[in-house]
Amino acid sequence: MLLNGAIKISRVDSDGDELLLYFLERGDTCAVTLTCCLNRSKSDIKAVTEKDTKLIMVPVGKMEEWIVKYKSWRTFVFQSYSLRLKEMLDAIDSVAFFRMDKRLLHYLRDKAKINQNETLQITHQEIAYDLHTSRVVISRLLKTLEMDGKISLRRNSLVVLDL
Amino acid sequence: MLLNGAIKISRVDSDGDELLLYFLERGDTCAVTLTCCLNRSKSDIKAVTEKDTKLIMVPVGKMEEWIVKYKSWRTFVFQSYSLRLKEMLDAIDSVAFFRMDKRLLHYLRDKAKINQNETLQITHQEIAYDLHTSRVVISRLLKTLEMDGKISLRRNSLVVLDL
DNA sequence: TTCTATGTGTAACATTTGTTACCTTTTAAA
DNA sequence: TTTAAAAGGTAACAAATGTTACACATAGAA
Repeated sequence: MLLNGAIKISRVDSDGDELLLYFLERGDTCAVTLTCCLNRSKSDIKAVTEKDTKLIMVPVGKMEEWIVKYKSWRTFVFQSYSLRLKEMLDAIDSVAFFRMDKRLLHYLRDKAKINQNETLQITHQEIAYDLHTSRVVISRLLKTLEMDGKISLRRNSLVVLDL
Repeated sequence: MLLNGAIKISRVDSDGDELLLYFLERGDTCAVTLTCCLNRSKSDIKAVTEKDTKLIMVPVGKMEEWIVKYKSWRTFVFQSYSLRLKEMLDAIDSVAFFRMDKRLLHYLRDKAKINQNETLQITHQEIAYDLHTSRVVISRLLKTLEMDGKISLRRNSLVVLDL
C-alpha cells in the first residue's frame, strides 16, 4: 500500500518484451500483488519506482484475516481490485484502439501528472520500452509532437507543454 | 457463476469498437461483474453467450455477507479475481505482443476448445469484430492458414485442423 | 584535451495492417 | 423462379509501424 511516491507496473513476457500497464500512486495497491499473495503464486509483471516511494507491506496472513474482521479493509481491498481492473481495461483500450501517436501523448501527459512535473527526465529508448515499440518510432513521433507545439525536446528530457 | 455453457466477454469503447477479452466457462465468474456489484458501478463490457448457458445469479448483498461468513466462498471469489486478472493479462499480451496471424490462430483454437468442437459456426466478419480488425484482413489471413493446412474453410463455418 | 559511450535525427526501405472496390457464390425471401 | 441480402475472394492501394543504417551531438571518462 503506497503512502507516497509512484510505482510503474509493466507486463513482461518470456522474450523480455515490456508494456506499461499503469502507475500506482498514493493510496493505491497493486491488485496483481494481492491475488498473487492470496494464491501464493508468482506473477509476470515488473514494478519499478518512478520516484522515492514509501509503502506499507501487509503480511499475507493478516490480509485475509482483516477482510473478515474489518468492513473498512474489505471495502478498501475490493475498491483496489475495481480500480486496478479499470486501469487494466484502460491499458487494453490504449493498445487495441489507439495508434502510437495518441498513446505516446497520453503516456507523456500521464507521466507528467504522476511526477507532478511537466519536465520528464527520460530518453526516447525508455519511452519505447514502456510503449513496446522502437526508439526510431518514438523519436519520429516526438518530433511531430514538438512541431505541433505539444512538447519541447531536450537531451535526456522533454517538456510537456499543454497538459 | 456459470454452471455450464460459455460466455464471451468483450471490451466495448464509446465508438462501438470491440475486442474480445476472454471466455467464461463452467465454474467461472466474471470479475468485472464482481467489482461492479461491490461498487454498484456500470461497466463498459459486453457479455454474449457462446452456447446455451446455465448460471447462478447471486444477490449483491449476499456476495459481501458470504465473504465474511464462509472461507470457501472467500477463496472462490479471490481465485476468480486472480483467474480473471490473468486472462486480462493474456488479452493484453495478445494485442501488444502478437501479430494478427498469431492472434487469429490462437483465437480459433481457443474457440474450438471452448465449444468442444473443431468446426466453428462463424463468419469472417464476426471474427473481425472479436479481434478488432476488418473482414478483409481476416479473410486474407484465414486463406493463408488454410494454405498452411491449419484450417479448412467453408461458408459460414470453418474447421480447425491441428489443435 | 581526446576518446568513447550514449542519445538523437533522419533517410530509405520492409512489413503489417487498413481501406476501397468489385467480383462471385450461396442462401433465403418474395 | 427471380431477386436481394449475406458471405467470401482478391486486387490495388494507403497508412502505420518496424528495421537498418549512418550521421552528428553531448557528456563524461581517461
